[in-house]
Amino acid sequence: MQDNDDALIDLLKLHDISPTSQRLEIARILLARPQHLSADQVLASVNASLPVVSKATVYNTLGLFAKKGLVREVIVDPSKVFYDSNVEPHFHFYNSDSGELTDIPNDSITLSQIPELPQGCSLDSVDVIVRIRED
Amino acid sequence: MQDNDDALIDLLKLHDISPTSQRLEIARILLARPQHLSADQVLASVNASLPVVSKATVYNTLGLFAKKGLVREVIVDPSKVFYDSNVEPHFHFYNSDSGELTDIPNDSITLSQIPELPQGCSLDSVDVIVRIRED
DNA sequence: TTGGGTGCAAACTATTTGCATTCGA
DNA sequence: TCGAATGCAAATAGTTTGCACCCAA
Repeated sequence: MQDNDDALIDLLKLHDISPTSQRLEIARILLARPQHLSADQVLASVNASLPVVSKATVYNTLGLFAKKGLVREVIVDPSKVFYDSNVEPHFHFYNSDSGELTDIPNDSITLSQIPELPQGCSLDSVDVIVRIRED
Repeated sequence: MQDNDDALIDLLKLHDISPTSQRLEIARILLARPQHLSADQVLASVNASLPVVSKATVYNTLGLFAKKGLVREVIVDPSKVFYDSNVEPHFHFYNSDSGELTDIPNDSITLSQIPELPQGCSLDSVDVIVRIRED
């Protein structure tokens, strides 16, 4: 576990984030594996056994992680933001019935010909969301 | 103007929406031309000269229009939903600095190879959002 | 008349913010 | 010690909801 924490601490530092214990807790949950969690879910997971991080800190920390490029915000539902621990370029399925967000295999979709951007603008990111629903 | 109203009324009926005066007002604003408006903006436009539609009715009506396929919801910003009067398939630029949502010319971007959907699911829509920011 | 549509205000919920306290280098 | 980080609660804002009223078929 200590090894894992050391790796996480290095990762945070690498992203210019000072590794406090709350941030480590959140990173431990969210970065454990590729996944999509809402702030609510992170809050619940982190405090599952005993309360260690407040709601405000979860929101602030997730916002910080996103700004620093450690995670990626995925906006598919007006009612909540998802945080994706996979920052590699990839696209998503969103099942609006179940609220489930899943990755689209990278080789099964292709976006070609990124269009010319409007004057005075630079590219931030390209989001592709394939919305699906239960039959 | 009457001609235009008649056309709008027919359009509403065609979408299985009973054409009340408030719905007509909202349709007149939103469907005037291809555009992207938030509920707030619609509310402000509709009541620009004198108050004719309540906030709740604007939200309910936009939701109804979207459900009936008369307009399309565009979810790009966690803080508000945009309603697009153009329901033809097309993609968007979103300038997160200015909050401006614009169309991507249809011929300047290509999405190929729609991926296989998960079991028991059907396609709803494909959203492509190219996020940009001011230099 | 009668049920859908509307208006109003209150409720709701995700998120943000102000500020006092606490922690760690 | 001293500034950064945190916690708490209140504030915010978009959206939804409950309910009484009203209108058109």
